[in-house]
Amino acid sequence: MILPRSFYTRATVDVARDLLGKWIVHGKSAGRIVEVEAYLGEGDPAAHSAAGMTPRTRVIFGPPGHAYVYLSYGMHECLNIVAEPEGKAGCVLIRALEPVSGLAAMRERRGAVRSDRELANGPGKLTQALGITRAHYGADLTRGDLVVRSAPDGAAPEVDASARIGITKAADLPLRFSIRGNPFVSR
DNA sequence: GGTAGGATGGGCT
DNA sequence: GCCCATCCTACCC
Repeated sequence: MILPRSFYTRATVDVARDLLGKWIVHGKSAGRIVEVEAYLGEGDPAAHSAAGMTPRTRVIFGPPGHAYVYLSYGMHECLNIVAEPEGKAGCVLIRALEPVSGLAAMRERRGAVRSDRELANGPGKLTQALGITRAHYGADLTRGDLVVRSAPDGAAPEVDASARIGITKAADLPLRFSIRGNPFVSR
């Protein structure tokens, strides 16, 4: 089942935790979400939306369930999913996936990787593995070629909380969530 | 097993 | 002009 809009129309932290275990599907490739980070609309200087609405951050303030894709360090695209009701900022960075289908296509897009564990265990790696680019900026994830669905076996995973990775502002907030013991978590 | 350094371009002041 | 929500390679245990 594709996650409905109402799933995303909630507090960003709740959406982030509940995204763990869900599947991101693009074409024939799919991955299970094992690691995410919450970026809040209020009181979070690390969030891109902290500087207000700009051409780049516009979608973060829009309706939930859409994709916010940005270019990181001039080279890598990163995928976020917009949360909170329309008009309020908040999004969830997808940091790592456990590949579940279409692995051959992922290997082709990723190039030289030593093992399947390295296919999508990082925010820039997973977009490359799934073929997600800035062309998906603003895409509606409740319909179309890129969607998020519930897993076939719906058991809720055990969740670890820790500090977000690679940021300098608000670096101590425990807004990174991952599935306990999962080997596809980035670190 | 570990880490240091460089690539590379858009967004905003 | 400065700042990055990163990744890969080389090199060293």
